Amino acid sequence: MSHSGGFNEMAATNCKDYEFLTIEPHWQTIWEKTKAFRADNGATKPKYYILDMFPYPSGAGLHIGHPEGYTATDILARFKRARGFNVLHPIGWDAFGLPAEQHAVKTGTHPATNTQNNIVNFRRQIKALGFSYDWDREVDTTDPKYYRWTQWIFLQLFKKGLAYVDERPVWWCPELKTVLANEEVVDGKSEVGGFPVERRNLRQWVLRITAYAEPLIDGLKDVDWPDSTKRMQEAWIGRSEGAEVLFKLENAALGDLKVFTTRPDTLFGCTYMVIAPEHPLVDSLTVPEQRDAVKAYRFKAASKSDLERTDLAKDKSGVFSGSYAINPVNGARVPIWIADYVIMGYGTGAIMAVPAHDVRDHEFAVQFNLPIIRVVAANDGAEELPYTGDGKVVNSPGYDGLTWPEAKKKIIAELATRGVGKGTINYKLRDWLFSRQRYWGEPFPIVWVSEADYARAVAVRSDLPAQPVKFIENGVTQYALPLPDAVLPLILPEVQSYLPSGLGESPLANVTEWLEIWVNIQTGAAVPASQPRPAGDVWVRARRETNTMPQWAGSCWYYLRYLDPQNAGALASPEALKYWDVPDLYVGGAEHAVLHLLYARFWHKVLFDLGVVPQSEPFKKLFHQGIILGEDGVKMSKSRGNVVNPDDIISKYGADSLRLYLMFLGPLEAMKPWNPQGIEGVHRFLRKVWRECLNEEGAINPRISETGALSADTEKLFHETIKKVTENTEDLRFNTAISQLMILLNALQKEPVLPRSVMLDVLKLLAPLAPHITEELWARLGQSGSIMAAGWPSFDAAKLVATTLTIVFQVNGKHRGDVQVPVGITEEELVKLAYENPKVAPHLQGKPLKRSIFVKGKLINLLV
RNA sequence: GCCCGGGUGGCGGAAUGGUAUACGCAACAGACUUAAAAUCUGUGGUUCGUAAGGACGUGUGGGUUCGAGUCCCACCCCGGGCACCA
Repeated sequence: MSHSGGFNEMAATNCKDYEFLTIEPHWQTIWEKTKAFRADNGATKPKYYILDMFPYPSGAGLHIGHPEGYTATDILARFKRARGFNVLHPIGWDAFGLPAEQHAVKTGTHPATNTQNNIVNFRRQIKALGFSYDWDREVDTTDPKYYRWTQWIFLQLFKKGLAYVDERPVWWCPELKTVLANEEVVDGKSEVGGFPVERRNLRQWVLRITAYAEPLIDGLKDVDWPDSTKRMQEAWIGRSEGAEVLFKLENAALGDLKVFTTRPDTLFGCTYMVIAPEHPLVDSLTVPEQRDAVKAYRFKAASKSDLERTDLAKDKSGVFSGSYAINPVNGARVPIWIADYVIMGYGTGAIMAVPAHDVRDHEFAVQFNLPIIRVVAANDGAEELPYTGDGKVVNSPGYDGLTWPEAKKKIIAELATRGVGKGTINYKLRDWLFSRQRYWGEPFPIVWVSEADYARAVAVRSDLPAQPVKFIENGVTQYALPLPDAVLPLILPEVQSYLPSGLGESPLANVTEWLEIWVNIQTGAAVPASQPRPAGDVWVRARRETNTMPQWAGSCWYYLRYLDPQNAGALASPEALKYWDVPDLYVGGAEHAVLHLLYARFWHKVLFDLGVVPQSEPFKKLFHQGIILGEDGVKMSKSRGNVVNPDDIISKYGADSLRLYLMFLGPLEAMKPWNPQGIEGVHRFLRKVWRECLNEEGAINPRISETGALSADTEKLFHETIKKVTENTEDLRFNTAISQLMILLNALQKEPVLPRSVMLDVLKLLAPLAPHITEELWARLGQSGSIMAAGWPSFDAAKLVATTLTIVFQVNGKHRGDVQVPVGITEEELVKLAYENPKVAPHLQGKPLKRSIFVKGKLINLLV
């Protein structure tokens, strides 16, 4: 039995009216039964892969923002299918994460239970919208069959030396009893819950994303993304070119002070230096008489939270160390200050200050009365300082007269020759803090062993990193031993309590039987340490890693799993990776412009370098849908009570109306308010479509004819509509596609006879936007099979050419009238017509015609 | 402060440098109806004028152009991102 044969047996409903509550579930069931949206990995048709950002299945259910983006991609998926593509359009669940864990803490039920309930609800809501997902490819990041490969990718990063542990100050939230990433801290408070946070040192897993800073910038050149998003990623990576310069310290025993500067050309203007309060040389550079002042300043700086530090950003503070350094270009004696406007985490934690040409240095110099020397002259001779614009170098013997970029190049070369400096590139990008002290995340497939046991593992394992990852705890060095790929997935164990240990470790630290083990260093097999040690040298004592991975981990590679979701031997087969390639279009919110999209690109590039994936960038083309605001023009939120629930809209107007309205609201990328009355308009439009096809009894509209023809004007409009809807759909400009269809319907309504073929084409044009009603009407007009299999209408270019057109008369650029003329009319004839036109002629009376401008097919402008 | 995006009727918005306000909502008037709903028809920037018609109109002020919502310059306002990164 053929695929479409099965479909033919499926009948339409027998509704007399547009009863969407009957029609929509009816067709959804048929689609589901026939697996109408299955993507075929073996197809010979051209492929099209269209990807949504998969949702976090929250307890609140689908937010109206989800169906906005999802409707857009669904329309495109259906459009591409109609145009003959093998379309991959999948969905899944980004289901690990903090809210489920907090719910578990509150209720004591397993986060998996709550998560599964939420998924059931999300799935129901998404199906009610008629989205054409291939449900055989659904993924769930919390499924061990899925996170097995998340863990596997982590192991590849680990083996490549891209994962390490480090004790570092991290945000600690006493309320949540957990560590938060920088991006989860907003204005000194936790993003979730809004609780205060503080700094604390903890052992953390960190991914070396900085090793990929350069490729992550370079790759942006090759992708079709919104410019603003590219710029945001560039700014986040923050590449800056400059030089490291060594300043000899006056106290030669202390050696050199290394600074990073982007403007080595201004070295002659350096009048003081600044080191960060955390700089290792602070103590040795502080002279005895300054000791108390420096100590006090350091204490103050350390106790400031980042919030205070940025709040006080306007006021510069600092203290003199009492020591001096020697400027390598002119031997000048330069005082060294300590100030918190220099941060330890960037560059070398020390700067040369050039107050004449740096705004912050200038502010500081004015405040502390330090000298200011101009070394770049403004092109326009302006005297004002600080000056950061272009110009020629002055007061710099050997470089005067050069533009500053020239001087920069020359001075870097000179410093390098003398061995006191070199060109360098710095990035703002920090390594990625990759661990959380939480339960509801992927466990790390890592155990900690002693130095001696690790040495034994080195002898029998070939998959260990070149440099061991180790960590000193209570004076003992622990070594991170990866579990072999073969024992994955490492299943998240059951716990008694979902509360964090409260000491910075996750609830996993309380599961002793799981935590403390004998491990086989060769196979990764484990038995609880409470049991006797199995026989053989390969069994060693180990403690499991208790951190779990952040929510980003699962979302970093899900678009690859869709290609081959059941594969038990690889994250996806090489054939699937090659056939589907990367998504042709990725649609999601701009709030992921930096983090998710940067992290996923990083993993993809690592997988590319490992030969796992065949291309170096994961997302060729990216589009951000805008935010839908509440009726009141403010962002929707529960507390404001302006949230729109898709379920309510569907039960009142139907999914087709909701889809159409979401797309008709305005440009997809725009932020726009919800208008409850606006949906009436598109709903009326759908009812009008229904009435043009079927009469009140539900039988075919008697005006529909096999042989009749449209009037010439409507015929032309019909072909224009095909053209416009096709182009607009391709460009994701659905609002104008819909208005064009409305214009066509208004015209068809006035036609005495409706050719059947025209009505069928209209349904085809509308089908991606409103799939249920068009399936129903397609069947009711006597067509067999799904409208989705019926192809896409094409327009007749000859029909677009009018025989007469309207030419506008302008006199001196002002609109004065218009005239219907045949297509081939000449300029002379039009000028003549203008003088005869009762509306135009008065404006031409008594004034000689100086010139006329004729825009073919549009207008003629007469200058008098 | 820096980097983006945007300001068009009562509202959402449309407009390859060429008739500004398409399409939809809301409003008003009319038709159908015992009535209502539904549906259909029509009106609709401001201002002067009985009208025909004129003047002015896309945040503000300049400019380029035969012609500017659209291009250029300056400014104002709104939204987003970054924020002592040397």
